[in-house]
Amino acid sequence: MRSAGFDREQTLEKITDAFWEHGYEATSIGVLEAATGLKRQSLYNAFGNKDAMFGLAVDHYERTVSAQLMRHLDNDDPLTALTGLFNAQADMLLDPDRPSGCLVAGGQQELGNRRAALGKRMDWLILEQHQALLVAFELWKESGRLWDDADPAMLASVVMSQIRGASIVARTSKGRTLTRQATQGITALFESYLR
Amino acid sequence: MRSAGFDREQTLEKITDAFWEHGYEATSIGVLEAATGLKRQSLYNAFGNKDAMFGLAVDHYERTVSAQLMRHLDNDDPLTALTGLFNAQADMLLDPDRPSGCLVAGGQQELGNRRAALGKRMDWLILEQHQALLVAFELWKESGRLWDDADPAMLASVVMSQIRGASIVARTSKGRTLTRQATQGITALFESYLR
DNA sequence: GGTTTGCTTTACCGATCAGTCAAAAACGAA
DNA sequence: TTCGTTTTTGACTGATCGGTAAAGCAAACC
Repeated sequence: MRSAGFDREQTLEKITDAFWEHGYEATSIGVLEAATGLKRQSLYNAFGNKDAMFGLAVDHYERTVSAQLMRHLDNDDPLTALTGLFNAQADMLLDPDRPSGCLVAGGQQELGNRRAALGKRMDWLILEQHQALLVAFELWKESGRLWDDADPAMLASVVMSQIRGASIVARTSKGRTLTRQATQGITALFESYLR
Repeated sequence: MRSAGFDREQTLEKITDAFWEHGYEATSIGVLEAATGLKRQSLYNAFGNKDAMFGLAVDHYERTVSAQLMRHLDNDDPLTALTGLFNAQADMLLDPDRPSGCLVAGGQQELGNRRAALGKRMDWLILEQHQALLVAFELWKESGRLWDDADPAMLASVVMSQIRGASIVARTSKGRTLTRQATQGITALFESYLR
């Protein structure tokens, strides 16, 4: 036996960042070689083919990024929770040490219509996020923190849509300004709705 | 002289639909040949190279799709205008006769970070939309239809973000349901904000 | 220390990409 | 009909794609 000359988790993070930054198609194996410092065969040995690498990147993203954001929903107060969620996402999107935008939003846009296997995986992740939002709004409604006629499904969908939109806007040239403004805006709207 | 054997505008629409459906990279010249029924040399003769074709597609999209949506902002009443805008976008996104999602949102995500020329063109289109929203909110504020402390820039940004988000959500597996719900949701939020 | 195991390196494969060239075919004008 | 021009057609180029095969080599075990 001979042990691998690299740290798997660390390499996976570099792969994730590469896909995150450039998307699926534009991230060739050559790009991954440059990003990780490994040769192609080492990548194939360790992670399988390109589809598998992307799948592992999505998993890694979900564990390290998405889960962190969704944790804000645990708060009892809906406005605190949502404000925390939106601000945390904006912080993440505008962090200069990370790729811009969102791996899943980009992947969904790029692969949703034509790569069945990869598309399904991201669909599943997105529906999971939506489900978490739905449950949160239902709990808030049960505990009397929402109006009686509030529709949790509707509110969960608008939050979901806003989160996706911010991911796209953040990649625009004026992304930094616009993303912050959008975060303030959606917060203000929910403030008036929940008051 | 010999006249071309195809209708330029009609061909441009097919090119636009192809880029709209599959994105930039995944739309090879071969795909465009199949979509238009023309051979590659005819395409190059008529429209230049692939980048130029994409640029023309974005222009065509802006003329036929984006402009139609933005027309809703002309209404004096902000809630009527925004409800009309969001519903019209949902109708468009869910029209089975059109490609799903949004050409510009997809292009921005795919090309924003790495194709300077094409990215700039879409940046410009997006900023133009943002500017139209900003002007609309400023006019509504001047005519006393918004609160005195309302921030037009903030409101324009959140609408922009919502529109982009809906474009992404519409490409998801549950897109039809979620997009409608998101439209209802953002409408409800603005209702309570403007009331 | 020799052997074996498996990671690493290098070279290569067929397919596909955007873009080009030159011959062939079709049209308009004479 | 004939000529000239432009479109159309099909073959081709060099580059790059994802993926693979077979060496080369370093480490662990006996």
